Amino acid sequence: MGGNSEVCRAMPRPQPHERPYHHGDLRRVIVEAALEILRETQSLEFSLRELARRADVSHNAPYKHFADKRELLEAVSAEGFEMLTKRMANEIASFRSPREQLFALLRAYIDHGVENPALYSLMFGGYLTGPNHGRPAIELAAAEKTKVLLAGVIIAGGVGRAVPHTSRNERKIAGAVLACWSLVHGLTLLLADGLVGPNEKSGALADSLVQGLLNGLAAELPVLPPGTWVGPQIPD
Amino acid sequence: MGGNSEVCRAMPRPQPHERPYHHGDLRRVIVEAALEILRETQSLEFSLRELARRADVSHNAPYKHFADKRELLEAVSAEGFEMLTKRMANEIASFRSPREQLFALLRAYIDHGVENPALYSLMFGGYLTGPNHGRPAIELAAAEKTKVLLAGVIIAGGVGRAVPHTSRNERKIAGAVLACWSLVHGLTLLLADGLVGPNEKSGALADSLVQGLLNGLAAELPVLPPGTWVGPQIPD
DNA sequence: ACTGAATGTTGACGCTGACAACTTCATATT
DNA sequence: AATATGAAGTTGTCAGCGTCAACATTCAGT
Repeated sequence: MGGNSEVCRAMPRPQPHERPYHHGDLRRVIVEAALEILRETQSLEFSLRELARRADVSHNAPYKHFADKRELLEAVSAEGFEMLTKRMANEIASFRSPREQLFALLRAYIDHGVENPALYSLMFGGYLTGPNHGRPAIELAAAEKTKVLLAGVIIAGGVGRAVPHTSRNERKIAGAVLACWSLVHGLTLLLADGLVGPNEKSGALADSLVQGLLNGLAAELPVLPPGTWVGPQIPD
Repeated sequence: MGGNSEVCRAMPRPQPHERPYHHGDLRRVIVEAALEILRETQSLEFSLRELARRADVSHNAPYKHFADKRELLEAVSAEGFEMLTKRMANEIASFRSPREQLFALLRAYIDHGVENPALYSLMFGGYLTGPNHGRPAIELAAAEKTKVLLAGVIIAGGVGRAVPHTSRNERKIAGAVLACWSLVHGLTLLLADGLVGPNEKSGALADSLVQGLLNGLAAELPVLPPGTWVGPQIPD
């Protein structure tokens, strides 16, 4: 499945028998090689040197573009967020009603995770959020775009009808968005991890789950507590 | 926080100045050392050799108990599931009403993840579920216990009232349990990953989210499709 | 034409996971 | 009691890894 050399196709490469000393676009080629390995092996345990080999470059060339391995992985993760955002944006473009858009978007989200479990692990598995380093800037920026798109469609497609988007309702809306996101995120990971299914069709599964959640949000919106309210004193 | 030697306390060790040639309980000591490192560094990138050093043992001793590093990590993950199950069981023992038990259990689940993000990553982050290996047996066994406990309490505490536990309702119930689990799982990961909060109190957050979900489940239960039904043909 | 910054290369270092061969010791059988 | 057996721990070794330092090549601006 897929040859292991000839990765360098970003540059026309005028003379095939001798690569020019400078690669031209090594950074991107390396990130793409990483994505390729992730896709092929579904494992995060590849080496920087292997990437260099795939790019037909010395083992130290990547260090001119990434300070260390973590920074490379951050770039790959960011690329994953870009792919996810693009995919969701594409999906929702095919539908007109906000409701349909919402479901299409959530399905795209889940599919992205199920089809690329290793990449999804990298994005959300907490490899990169060590104790010292919070989420790196490059990743945060990419993740933020994803989040904004997600929130917008959720509000338009499911929550907006029940709760108009006024500033008074901000907490409620934030809670609803968080609930949706958590649900889909958790389901994606359970599916990607093989803890659920894959006997069930994930798309339909997601739809019905989100449907249930939206019903709940409409019935009685969760109120994000200002800090005091704690759960189970609900009439039993 | 915590000395780095004197780990060996499982065996009485008659002469403190000279360890007996055979350690006595090395396997457990190594797993505990791994948990300790995870807690201290919140990173999965520790070495087998470091564990051996902590256990005051040669760098190859662990190989008498684990075939390779992966098998060691599997054992650690399994231990994580045991801890989680124990913690949840403890929590629910403090409450009588199924509803209270449900919320207590979910809070325990979330807290476990938020307090030990690296361990939670190991358990659910897909490190161990490569392409070749599905979830290892030891981990599956431990995870299954967790799942059973979770499902039982969810059914008793939230779903049982709306949907009696008959065989006809099996799909509905499974869907409701999956929805709950996904929601809490996703929320836990978002919190552990720092993508949400921690400005909000996670316990209260979870309660309100689950509350919303349960309302939804009660209002109109999601029907897990037999394979055909696909989402968004809901009246818009 | 020259200089400096990017970019790519070579060589080295310590650490790691893993394997093989050896040592110690507890136990089971004779 | 003597001894064979094998589990548990040790030492030695190996290739591969991430990273650093020093050097080579090319491009861009003067």
